[in-house]
Amino acid sequence: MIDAAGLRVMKAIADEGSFTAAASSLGFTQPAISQMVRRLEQKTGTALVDRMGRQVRLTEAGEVLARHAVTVLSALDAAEEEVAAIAGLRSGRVRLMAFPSSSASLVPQALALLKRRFPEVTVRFSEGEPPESLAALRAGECDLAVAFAYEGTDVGRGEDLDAFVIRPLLDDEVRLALPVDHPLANSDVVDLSRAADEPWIAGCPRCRGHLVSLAYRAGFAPNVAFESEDYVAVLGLVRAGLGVSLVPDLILNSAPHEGIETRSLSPSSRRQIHAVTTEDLLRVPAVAATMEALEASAAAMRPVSTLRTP
Amino acid sequence: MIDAAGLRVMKAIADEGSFTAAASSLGFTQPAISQMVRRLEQKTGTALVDRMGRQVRLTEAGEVLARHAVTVLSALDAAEEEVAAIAGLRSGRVRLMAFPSSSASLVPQALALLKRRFPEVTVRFSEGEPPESLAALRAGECDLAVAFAYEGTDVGRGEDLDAFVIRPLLDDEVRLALPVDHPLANSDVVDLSRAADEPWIAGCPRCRGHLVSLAYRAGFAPNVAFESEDYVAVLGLVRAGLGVSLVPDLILNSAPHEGIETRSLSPSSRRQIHAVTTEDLLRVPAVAATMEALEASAAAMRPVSTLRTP
DNA sequence: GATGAGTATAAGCGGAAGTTATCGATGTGA
DNA sequence: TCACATCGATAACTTCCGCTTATACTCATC
Repeated sequence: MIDAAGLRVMKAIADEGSFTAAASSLGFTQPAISQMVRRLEQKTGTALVDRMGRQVRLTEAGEVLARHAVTVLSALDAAEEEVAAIAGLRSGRVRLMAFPSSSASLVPQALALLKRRFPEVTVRFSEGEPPESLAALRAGECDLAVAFAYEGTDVGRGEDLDAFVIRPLLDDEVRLALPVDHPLANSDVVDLSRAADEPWIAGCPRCRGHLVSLAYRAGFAPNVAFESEDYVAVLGLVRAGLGVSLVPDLILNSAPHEGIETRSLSPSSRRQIHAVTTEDLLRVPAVAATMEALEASAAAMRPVSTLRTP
Repeated sequence: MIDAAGLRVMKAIADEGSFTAAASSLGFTQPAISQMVRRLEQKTGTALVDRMGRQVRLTEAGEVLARHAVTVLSALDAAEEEVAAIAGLRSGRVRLMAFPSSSASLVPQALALLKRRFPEVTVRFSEGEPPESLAALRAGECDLAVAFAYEGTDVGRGEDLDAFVIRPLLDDEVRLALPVDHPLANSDVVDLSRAADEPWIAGCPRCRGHLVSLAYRAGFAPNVAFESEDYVAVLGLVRAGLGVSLVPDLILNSAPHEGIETRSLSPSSRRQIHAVTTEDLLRVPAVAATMEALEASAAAMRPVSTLRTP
């Protein structure tokens, strides 16, 4: 019923002492104030000002409104300022979810960049493989997901990707990891079928699926001797000579890999790393800034013009 | 910039979980909410809701607004309720100023009546002779004045009475007060000139002025032996035989006057008692109620059809 | 009594904000 | 799997609130 504008007017009258002064202090004309007060008076059902000749004075009810005006207006200001801080990147929180093997290099770099640019933006980071992270995004539990998709597949299987904004970040080569002394290590590019009889070490479920699919196309079914979600463990197993593995190049930039050789595959295989969010969330400045930081970090990491836009 | 309506909408969305539900809870249609949110978003410069498919969720900035909405809206409600209490006579304060000789009878009765009708209305009462009370009214220091004017004069001399609302309350006969054994006490009506040689006891300055003026018209200049603003003292002096006095009838209803006789004057003299306020203040319910209580008490006090409307 | 300062009122206008109608997208249930 | 129900977005229209301009009126002051 009664609104902030009315309170603002009453307060201006109380402060300035006349309708005319109140009007100019609010950037209105005098009749506007006159009408506003009249409207307020008939809404509240009592006189708010006492017009004694040419000087106006607030009545008790008028004083009440002027007094409450301070509370209401300052609460409004506080709300406005808080939102303005979020809009102006002087505040804000981003919930980021990334798959584990990105946490070591791409994400830390991006977050460092973001922190440098917008120190006040806080990021809550959690790890999650693409299916989980997209589900979290859909459920409103995170704002931005870093996910990957093997060449020829989609980021999320069975998800409607139309609802998401998907930005390519990196094009990550999948390489064959071998112990240093492995016989296959003597050629630069290894045909996958030559490793048909090797024991295999698989990564995460999707990575295992990718291996199986590649092997199928190369004409064999891989003998998966071990599997681990942790690429450090995978590389350890390879180093120990317990098998070979398919490892994204990005891993090798961050995990220690002495005692391990990697070779390009033929046919080559790649995975695309994407940042995923929604159209609305991209309009949240902190989310957009994080997205940009991810894109900038990715651009700095990859060799020039390696990225294939899907 | 941002107003209470916007906050109310954000809060409704937060509470109801959808635009449609928020709309019906606020009594609007769904497009109204849709547009409202869009306006808010372009005013604040950030996304406030995340439209994931057909479910909407608030963003951080949206949550901020919904959170502040509680503060702002409850402050607005508080203001409204406080004013409504004043308008509904469940609260309110009246500053009443009355001349001393009315304080004993008319005013107490009126205030008792007011208290009976509206127990929550508080009255701050102070005494003041007409010139002061009108000045206080003009200065905004009181809301309602009980003043008197001797027949043929105005309530305030030199004041512009147009600014005031003046309501007649009582028509008070001015009587001659004598010691019981005074020779003039043997006739019902006393011609003022017969008291020309008496020593006089005068009341307040205006009353003394009235005495002088009446005496002048009766052909003598009164010998004022004593004067006192306190009518109890005046009556005491009369009782002690130190002189005679002109005393309004109203006084005799409230002050003890054993040992004193009063007689009507010829030519008769009266004073009018009025309640004075401003047009605006009369629209303040508590002031109007006090005014009515005064009028009701006055009506109860006077003999039927004694009041002369000026 | 003229002037200046202040408020009230009338008339008019613009735009803000609501409504209806409709579309597109998204789950849901037969 | 297709139809249906639900929800949000959009467009077009309309209404009416609230501001401005213009003017009258009141009241102090010189």
